[in-house]
Amino acid sequence: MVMGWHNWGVRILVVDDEQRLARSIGRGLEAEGFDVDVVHDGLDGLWRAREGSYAAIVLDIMLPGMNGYEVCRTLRAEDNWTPILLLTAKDGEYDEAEGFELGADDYLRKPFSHVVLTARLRALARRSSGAPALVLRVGELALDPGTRRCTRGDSVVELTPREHAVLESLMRRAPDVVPKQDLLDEVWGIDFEGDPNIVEVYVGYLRRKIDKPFAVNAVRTVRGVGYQVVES
Amino acid sequence: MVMGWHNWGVRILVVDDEQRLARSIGRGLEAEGFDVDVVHDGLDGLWRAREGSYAAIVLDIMLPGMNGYEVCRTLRAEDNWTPILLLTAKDGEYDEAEGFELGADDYLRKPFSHVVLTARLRALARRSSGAPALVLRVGELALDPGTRRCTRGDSVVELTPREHAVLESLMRRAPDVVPKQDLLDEVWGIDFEGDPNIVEVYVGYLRRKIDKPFAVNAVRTVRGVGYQVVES
DNA sequence: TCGACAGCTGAGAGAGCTCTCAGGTGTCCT
DNA sequence: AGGACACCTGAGAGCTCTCTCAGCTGTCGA
Repeated sequence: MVMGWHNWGVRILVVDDEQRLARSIGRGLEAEGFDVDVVHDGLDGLWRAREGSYAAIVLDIMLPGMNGYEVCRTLRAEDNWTPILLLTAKDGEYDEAEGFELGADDYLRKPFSHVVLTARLRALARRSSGAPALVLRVGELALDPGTRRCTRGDSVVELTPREHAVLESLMRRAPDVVPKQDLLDEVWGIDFEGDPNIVEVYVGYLRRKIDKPFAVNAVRTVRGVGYQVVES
Repeated sequence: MVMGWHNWGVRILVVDDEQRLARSIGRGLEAEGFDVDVVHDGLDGLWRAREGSYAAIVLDIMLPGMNGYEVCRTLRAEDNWTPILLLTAKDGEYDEAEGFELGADDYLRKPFSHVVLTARLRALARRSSGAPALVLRVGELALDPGTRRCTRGDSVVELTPREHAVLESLMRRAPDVVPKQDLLDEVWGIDFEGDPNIVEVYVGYLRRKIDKPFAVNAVRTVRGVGYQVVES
């Protein structure tokens, strides 16, 4: 499925005091093969970061103890250049521009999709570790999350960003069945409030593009659970 | 203007037999600070590539001598993993999916915008050299081509992809004046056939976002020539 | 001062993407 | 067999982005 790639031994620090979100991020990154440490307090985060062996840090702005800006500024002042991905609230209570000046490498506005977070984080972690890009493969299906390119056999399949995110979620876990709720969480974010039917709609779009033109179906429905991508 | 960044000594090989296009690519990459070698024949390209000191290779599919696929496949078979960016014609005479399987790291469909090419190429070259990402700065304006984020002073400015490309072209050459035709070539591609007035339209959009809300203008018109970004 | 031309901008068409909704289809259990 | 429920899908609304066009404004030179 995943070729020439491993994240084992790559450590990520997550600093976020929203328990549910932090757990969700942690679980997702562990599923990616990262070693994840989660702390809920700014000062804890700073101490951990100083230990120094993280490939990247996911840092919320709003934190008890010491806020994300200060953690970021302090680390940079100490000449610690571990890549930092800042999480900012959309209400703009804190100033997004500031993070830019403080030495954050990337930032993400809440609420964000899990797929986007891991994509950005992989890019950051790769930058510091120099590991090669990866291509997801399941049978004759191939998906390159970096260049956002998808092929089935000899055909190139054009995907919209949403379609790509859904397929990526499915392929990362193949051949496992991915529950519908997980897709919703990972692609639309844990606080999506629309019609969950959107998952079915997007699976439908995907099938039109990667199944309809071919003899064998790659996307299977597992009734009452979710979907899976199978070898074809 | 550009901080903590240099591409000097980073060599790029361009293999393309369309003279005009190859020259345009070469000029653009040299303006970026890359050392560029251009050859127009597949076999030449292969020999050059074997010399081995390139950070990345831009490789057209359609070539006299030996086509791009074969060059790519041969290099990989020889265990040469220099990052390759394939250029494919949009008419699909050659199969895009094939490049994927042959070990190309990225590919771009013609006609492409110069800004997109250099962005992808920088990503590839950085991957192999491990250099840090860069942020363009002119006065209080900052633009991160990697994360596509723009700020002026303390404000975050949301840009569409086209707007970003225009601003990036301007900022990369700041404080020089960028001729209107250069913007057209770099952002819309050398074979854009629409109304050149599009440049004025997009500069207008940019000004609405990065000048109107502020006291001092960052984008200046140089009548009869083009535009420039100045310190503000 | 006035004409010519460069540049500016508002209006709007067209395309693509996302999401909602409602009605249809299929499956499973009793 | 029939009902309940999961899933599928076509239609279409709303939005953003891109680009065209036409008319306006400002500038420069004669």
